[in-house]
Amino acid sequence: MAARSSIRDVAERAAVSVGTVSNFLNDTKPIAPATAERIRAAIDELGFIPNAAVRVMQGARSPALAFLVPDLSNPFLAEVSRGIEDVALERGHIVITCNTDGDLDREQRFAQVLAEMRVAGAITMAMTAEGEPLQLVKDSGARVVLVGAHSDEYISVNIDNPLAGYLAMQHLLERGHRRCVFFGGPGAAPQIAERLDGIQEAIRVAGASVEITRFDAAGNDMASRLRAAETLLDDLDGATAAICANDLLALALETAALRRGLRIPQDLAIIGYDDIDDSISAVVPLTSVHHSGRELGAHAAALALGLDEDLRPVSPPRLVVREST
Amino acid sequence: MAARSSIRDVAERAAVSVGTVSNFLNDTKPIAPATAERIRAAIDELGFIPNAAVRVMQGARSPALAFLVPDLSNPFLAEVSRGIEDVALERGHIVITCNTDGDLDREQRFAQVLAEMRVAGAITMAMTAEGEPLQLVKDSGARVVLVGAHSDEYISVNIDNPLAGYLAMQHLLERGHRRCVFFGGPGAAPQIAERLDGIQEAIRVAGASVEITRFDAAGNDMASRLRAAETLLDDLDGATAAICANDLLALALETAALRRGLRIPQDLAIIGYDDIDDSISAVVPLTSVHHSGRELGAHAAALALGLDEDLRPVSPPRLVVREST
DNA sequence: ATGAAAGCGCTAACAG
DNA sequence: CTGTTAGCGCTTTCAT
Repeated sequence: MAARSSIRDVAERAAVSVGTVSNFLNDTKPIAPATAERIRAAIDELGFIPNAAVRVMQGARSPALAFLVPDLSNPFLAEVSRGIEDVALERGHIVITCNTDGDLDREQRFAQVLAEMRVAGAITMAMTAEGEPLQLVKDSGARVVLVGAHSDEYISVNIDNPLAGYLAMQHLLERGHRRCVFFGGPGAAPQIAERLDGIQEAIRVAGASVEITRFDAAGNDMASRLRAAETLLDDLDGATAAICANDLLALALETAALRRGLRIPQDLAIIGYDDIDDSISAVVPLTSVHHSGRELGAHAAALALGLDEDLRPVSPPRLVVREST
Repeated sequence: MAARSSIRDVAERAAVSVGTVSNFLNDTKPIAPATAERIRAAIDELGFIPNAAVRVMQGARSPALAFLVPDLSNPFLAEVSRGIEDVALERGHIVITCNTDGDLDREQRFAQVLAEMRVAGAITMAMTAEGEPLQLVKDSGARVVLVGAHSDEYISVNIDNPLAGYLAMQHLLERGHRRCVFFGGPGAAPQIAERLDGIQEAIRVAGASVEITRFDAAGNDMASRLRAAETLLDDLDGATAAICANDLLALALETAALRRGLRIPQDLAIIGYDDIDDSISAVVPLTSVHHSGRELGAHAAALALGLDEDLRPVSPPRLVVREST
């Protein structure tokens, strides 16, 4: 089993030259039916599996796409990853997922391996995007795509964050809320800033006067989110609505509120972001700003594979109103 | 950028032979400090990045480990994947995640690419494990590891499923439950069967007489789970406790129950399986049978990388009692 | 339609 | 300690 057979073995067994086998394998030149049949048989009998590394060695890119994320345990990112995988597999590529944990050193080590592997492309949501690690991968010849961040150096796909913020705030305004909290988490600072802009814009347009206080969870785990939610609830200070940076935070907040006996949305309205699958399973189904992670991922993958053409823009975020507002 | 430089360019620029550069790169033979310095400089100036594909072509395995899962959006599987990644990265390997969706054809296509890439190993939870696709990867020379399934043909890591079932049932028995439902989902049939055995065993040992009815969700998404939970609740037929095949199902059931105004655990006790992070954020925190996905993954990865030695058994499942029972 | 042969970038065995 | 060189498995001209 360990002793793999090579194209030469196949050639011998089929009594043809290696060149012919190669042409058969890659469908590069027409092959006489009889010859093809013999080759096919030889491959079969030998259990021959072509070695993709050779092509890569000769200058081609590896059939791999890298996805660098802070943490795939975020369901939204998992969705993005599925989107990437969908178009990758379609083109015979596979996806290498790298959880950086936001750790520069970890990212560096990943980058090194990816560069040496000559991955075809790298997609990242890492906020350290501008740093050295990615540059290494790019220097290796990979197409680097940034998701959710702008950059002059790299291709990028973006969500309309200001619009997302705008939609959320507009909705809250319509419901009469005038004192809100923004519940954030670690990371994603640029995106959050953009959304905050959209929120302010909505307030301006409505000619309203709204106060937004901000709370942040410290960690990327449920315990941290729950803890932060408790503090938020303790210091509510008259706020009647909460805009959350993602559904995970919103879910934590809802749970904390429900446990205290608050009624949602009467006592506190909650609006999330991402519209992950879980948001419908909250006891009070979550209102959320939807945007398709799958689509975003697919788009990024297309870019990373150089399929720039016929690429329609990612659909804009939209509000999904459920019962938490 | 696209014109990568080769080891020969480095050798020339450093005025040494390629062999010496190779020895420097791989630390295979001692190099004079002065020479090393020149090589280092040359590499730097040229932006040389070694091509890992060459090693693979020469018979070595690719620095990649494949993880084939039905669907990584399951948080527990995401954890397993993190465990795999932890030990992989430590050894300079990266992880290729393949969401099979339980689709044989998809799995086949993944397998083909993985085999041609000569991945070092493949870890799978796919239930189609015994089928052709995996065999292909194995034939390519990869070490194949099965997680959560027994097999003569492949190495495997297992959770003590009977014990897990036993623990859950024993706990319910102590709480006085005599009529229970088992809430399952698609896939994982063998594991569920084993747990059912453990459940029966607990009943036998306690000398009790318990009736277990079974319900299954149809899909792997929250909507399906919720729908199944509703049916389950409609046909409760006197059952006072539910054992769920995983926490996602348990969470869905809890939500459905809470929405109907049922009290948990007074009206219905719920016990989950996996102890995912979300289980603490349920309105009524979930009692669950805990087992570390991360540890399981790490174990599997060690096996897949041939680090068989010093491998202690995976820690047994344990009951984490919270408020849902 | 098929064959022969020159590499691709690098490692490893051998010489010096 | 350093240089030379023969491949590794395959693609790709260039012939035939």
